[in-house]
Amino acid sequence: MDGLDERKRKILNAIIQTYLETGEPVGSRTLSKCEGINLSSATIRNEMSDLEDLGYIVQPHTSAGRIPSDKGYRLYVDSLMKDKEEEVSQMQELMIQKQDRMDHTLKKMARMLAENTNYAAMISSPQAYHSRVKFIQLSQMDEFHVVAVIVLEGNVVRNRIISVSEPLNNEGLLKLNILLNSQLVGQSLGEINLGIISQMKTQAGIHSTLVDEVLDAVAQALKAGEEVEIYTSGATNIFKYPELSDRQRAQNLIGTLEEKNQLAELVTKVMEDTQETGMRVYIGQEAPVQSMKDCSVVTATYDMGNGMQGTIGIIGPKRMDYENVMNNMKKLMQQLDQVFNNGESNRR
Amino acid sequence: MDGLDERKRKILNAIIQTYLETGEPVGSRTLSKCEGINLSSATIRNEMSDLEDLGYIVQPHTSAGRIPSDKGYRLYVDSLMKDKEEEVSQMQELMIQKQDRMDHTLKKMARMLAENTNYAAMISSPQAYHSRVKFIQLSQMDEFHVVAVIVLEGNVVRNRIISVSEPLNNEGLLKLNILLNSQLVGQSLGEINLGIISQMKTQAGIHSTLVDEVLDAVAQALKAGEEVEIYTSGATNIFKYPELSDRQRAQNLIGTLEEKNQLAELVTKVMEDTQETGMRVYIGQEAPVQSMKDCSVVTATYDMGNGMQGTIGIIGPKRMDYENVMNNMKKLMQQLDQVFNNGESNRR
DNA sequence: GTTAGCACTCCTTAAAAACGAGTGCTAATA
DNA sequence: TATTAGCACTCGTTTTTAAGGAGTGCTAAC
Repeated sequence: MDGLDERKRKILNAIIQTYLETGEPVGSRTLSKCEGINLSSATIRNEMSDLEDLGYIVQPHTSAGRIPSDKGYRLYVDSLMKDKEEEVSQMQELMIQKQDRMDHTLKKMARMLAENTNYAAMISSPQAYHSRVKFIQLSQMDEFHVVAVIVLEGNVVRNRIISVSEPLNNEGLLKLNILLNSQLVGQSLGEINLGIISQMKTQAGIHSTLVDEVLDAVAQALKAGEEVEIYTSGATNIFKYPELSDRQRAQNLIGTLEEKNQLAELVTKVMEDTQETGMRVYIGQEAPVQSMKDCSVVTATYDMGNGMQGTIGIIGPKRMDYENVMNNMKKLMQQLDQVFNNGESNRR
Repeated sequence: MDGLDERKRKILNAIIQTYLETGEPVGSRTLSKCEGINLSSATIRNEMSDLEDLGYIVQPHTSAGRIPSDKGYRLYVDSLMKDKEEEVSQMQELMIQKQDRMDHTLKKMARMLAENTNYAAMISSPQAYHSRVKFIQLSQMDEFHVVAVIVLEGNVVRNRIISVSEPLNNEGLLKLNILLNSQLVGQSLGEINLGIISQMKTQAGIHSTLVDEVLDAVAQALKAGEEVEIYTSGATNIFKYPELSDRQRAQNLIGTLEEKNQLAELVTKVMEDTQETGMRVYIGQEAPVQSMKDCSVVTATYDMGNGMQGTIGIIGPKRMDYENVMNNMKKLMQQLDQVFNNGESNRR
């Protein structure tokens, strides 16, 4: 299947495992002392030489041990790694306290993930693009201001203050409310477009600038707030891995984690890459963001069941403890389901 | 006034200025070549020796030049520094685009500040504690959910979905709305307490659990959302200053900047320290946060004029370009005034 | 009071040496 | 034919040593 016999596999596996632990290039003698491998260092040297030719491992310099190449890690993640079912305790309890402010929950999740894994964690707020409108209400605040409140599936609330150029009477307000609700409730944000809006303008009858103002503002409120919000935690964990924490790299990485815009791109790409709810591992060059070329990124897409989905990511060294990370993620997604799929959740 | 004659002042000033630029301990010979100082290195050595005795400068080790002590910086900031009026361009333009989402504005401001100064910047969202209620509206969303919208001065909007155990009829809703508005409009958040709430419960007449539920939820919504939101930018700028960027220090500092909770403390302390709208400089040990003991922190409190105030901060090395920083801040505060004090601003 | 001169300290940098981990190859062995 | 022991060689890392230099404090002369 990939040109490797049983023994090569075993050795490659041992190399990667050892490297994950130590972060040092691993040599033949070390391997010969591994349990499960009863070969002399010389034999192993030969095999390693082969593995290097095949591109699974590389030598940082002559007379150093070998470290896994991106291709090596890839094989490891895809087939060598066996998924231990393990307890990811703790999370449960923390998540159980019903959070009614989503940003808190997300922030907390990121922190937990970072603490559990010792890598940097990020989590994006769910995008409401596919979410449907549940309820809309305009109310007169004072003579020249109307406040629009829009509730989406999942009890996400959007609001906007609309300045109007002339006072709106009670009747007009009522009419607009009815119109908005009858037309928009049940539609997903993605489906609401300028067409629908202008159609509504026509239906409103009296084609006044007033109505236009209000409808435009509502449309805008629906479209706005679509930016991803991203929470990160544990950025400083990367200092724990010497291969990432030289000045240059650390600066880049932490920079991307702090200024969230690149992460937003990452999220978008991941969403595209991931067919359904599932995990994905980007190793080294595969990473969709330049500054992570020396890292591995593990991502998962979560779905809140009401059309809102977001992304979780772990950023760490290539020699990341993939098993643990993926277990943590799996567990987290389960918790997420539980927390959000019952009880109110008020967006931020 | 502080035991320094004119010449000592001049020398101290020169030492600090030079050190700000170079980051290297400065020696007597270097100073003797400074313009404005026409003394031999030997004389200067004597003066420096005096300055060291007085505690304004210190020697990192024998046979190194001198660097300013915290006390030295303090004198510099308080009296030696003359404030050049300088153009802090660019900001203006960026700020002018009317932002209707405050978090964006704040984030952008932080970034601008970080870019302009080359230090780390933070900015806290305004606290509405002193802000008054302008308008409250409850609306029936569906049989078992009511949504409460509260507008505060400065057009900050809060909302909350309230689950009710039994349907609320139209009349009841109207009554509650009138009650809420008549009782709470004009009050500042700080003034609204349990007393007022229970008084309202009595006034509501029919003392039903339903009314209690709703009023409690409203009260909660008013109190909630009081947490500071803090935006940071340019954390990685600290890598530009060797004295801050050894592994240990960098990790600590960036950690505090990422996990915002310590910054929140900082903000609180600053608010207490600062009498009115103004700037404050914390040098080294003076800093209210442990991880900043090797830094200087310049803060300013801004006031949006409607009872909402927040804090801006710059975190950098002790040899920070105080003049530039303080100028930037001053300018920024002016911009802030302009942006927020006309035009709608919708909280996040 | 100011300055030149000199000895001394101690950090920094460079160069040299010692070290050691690991390889590749060869020849012996099962 | 596959495995292993042995050895020479490479190359990065660490340690040692030496050289260099910046800066001070002190003394004595101006």
